[in-house]
Amino acid sequence: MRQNKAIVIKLRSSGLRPTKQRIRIAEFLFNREKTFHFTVEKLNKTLNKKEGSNKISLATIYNTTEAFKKAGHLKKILTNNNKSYYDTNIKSHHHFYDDESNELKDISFDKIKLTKLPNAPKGKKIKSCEVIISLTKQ
Amino acid sequence: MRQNKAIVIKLRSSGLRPTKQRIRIAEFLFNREKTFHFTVEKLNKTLNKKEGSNKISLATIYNTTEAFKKAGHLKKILTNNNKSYYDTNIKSHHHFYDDESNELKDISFDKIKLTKLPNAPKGKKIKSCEVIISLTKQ
DNA sequence: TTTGATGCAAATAGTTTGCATTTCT
DNA sequence: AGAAATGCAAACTATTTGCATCAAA
Repeated sequence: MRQNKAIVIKLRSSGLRPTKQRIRIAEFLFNREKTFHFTVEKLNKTLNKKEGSNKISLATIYNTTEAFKKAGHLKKILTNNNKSYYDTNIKSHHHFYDDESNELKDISFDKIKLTKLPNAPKGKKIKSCEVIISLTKQ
Repeated sequence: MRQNKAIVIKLRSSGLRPTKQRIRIAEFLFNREKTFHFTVEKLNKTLNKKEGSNKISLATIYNTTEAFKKAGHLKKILTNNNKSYYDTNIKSHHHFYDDESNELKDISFDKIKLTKLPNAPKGKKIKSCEVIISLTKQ
């Protein structure tokens, strides 16, 4: 098992045992230039399509993505179509959402300016603030 | 069958036949002071808990909420928990979202000010723009 | 050697579909 | 009568769970 040092450290430092499966998933998700969006279904297909490699069970993929989310390595994306979308971009940013194709596209933080925000309801505090711009065809 | 004139007109003018079921659902959703949020599950339970009244089938409730949404009488709410949330408030507005309890709360439009927006990708135009403020406990 | 993770299959939750029946116009 | 809506059950999709096995510490 080839081990990616940085990935192992990333896992370990967030309290996640660096198992074979987690390492493979983390390498796939995080060792790349650009961040991206995915569904669990899609991730499962992609990871398990190569015949040679040992399959990672779907349950493990679900568990792992949730674990990564809890550890702050992934963000869950808000949608209205009853699937779990995750984002490897954990920095605060915004989205275009195409209602027809269900496609999401990042909007970088500085492309939108919010100059007025409400106070959080009492007992609560603001964790994050996300803008979703829905699109239709012109 | 008692018929609410305004509801019948509302349905008819949006191309929806005012059937018994649609009228009952529409009365329940729209004849009230304040707008509110609901899931189809919840709506089904509420409408069908009274023993006396004839049950409306779950499929019809799904069909009807989707029809109302297409007609512009409901908005689908963005979440990350794989259920369909609808909002009877169709005016442009924003939400607090409590990740722990999955609760949504309206933020009126004027409580948030957006002073900079990106251009829509080409071929698309902006349909709506929604801010979601996620909350955690303090 | 103990604790936590994985894998599988079965279970569940939410939603959609097909089709016969009923209701509106 | 004709078109559209309803109801039911079965199908489907996404996700979760239980439990035996396995791997990491």
